[in-house]
This record gives sequence, C-alpha cells and structure tokens, in this order.
Amino acid sequence: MSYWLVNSEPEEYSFADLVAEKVGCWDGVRNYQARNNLRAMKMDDLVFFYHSRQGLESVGLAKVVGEAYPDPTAKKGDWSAVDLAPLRLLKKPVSLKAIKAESALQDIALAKNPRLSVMPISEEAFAVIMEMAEETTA
DNA sequence: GCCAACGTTGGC
DNA sequence: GCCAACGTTGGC
Repeated sequence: MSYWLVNSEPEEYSFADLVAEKVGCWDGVRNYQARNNLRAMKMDDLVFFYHSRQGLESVGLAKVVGEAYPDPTAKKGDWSAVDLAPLRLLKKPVSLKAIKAESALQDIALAKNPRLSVMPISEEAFAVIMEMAEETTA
C-alpha cells in the first residue's frame, strides 16, 4: 500500500467535484515526474486531495480505483491517467502552512515543490497528516 | 497581481 | 551532452 497526494486548483476540479462524480478520472497531467507517480499507483492506495492556488489545504481523502491507463485527454505524447474515488472529507483541512510548520513533514514533496501535481507520501507522513486532519482539539 | 521556483526547450 | 533562456505554475 502506498500513499499519495494530488493537487488541483479547486475552481478547475475540486474534491466536491470528485464526490459528485463518485469516480473521477485524474487526467491532464503533463509532467513526467507526476506521470511516473501516477503509474506507480496501485489499486486501493490512499490519496490526499489538496487544493492549490485557492484554499491551499488538503481537504479530502480518496483512493485509487483504477490504475494508470493512457490519458484520454492527451492528443499526443505518452501520458497517463488514473481513476480516483472519494472516501471522505477530512474533519479538519490540513493547510500548507500547517504542513510546513510540522517538523515531521519538512521532507514531503509538497513543502519542497508544490508545483508537482502528483507526489508520493511516506507512510509516516501520511499518518502525521491524518492525525492533523482528525484531531478535534486545536 | 507580482515574484520566485521548476521544468522544458533550443543552441552550442 | 551541457548550459542558458523562456514559459508556466504556485505561493504570497
């Protein structure tokens, strides 16, 4: 089992959109690193859904329900897409600021390179973020 | 809206 | 194959 974080501008494709669709096709990735990460996703891997540009926070949890296949939106080139299904909203969104402020998360890709739209998250980091998202007391 | 960082492309 | 320039993206 692996863990991932994907980010999207909410005005383009938000977690709410994914919830509405039940199963969303994660396509349009045009970055080799991100693509390689997509291809490494396995069925049932867990994925944080992060809103970039607006919100700047991880708002929901999704899982992989379809492994990498050729991106239907790619006219040319060798690109991939995966299918994601929403699991649930996080009780408390985890902001980029909070992630950067958390010493245990200094090394995650989001803090270093927010431009990468699909990135792996270590099991430890996943657990830390989960804890931040679920704690009810500030 | 502006500035900075990263990735990609083109020239040498 | 390496280096520089340009364009795009994301955070503030």
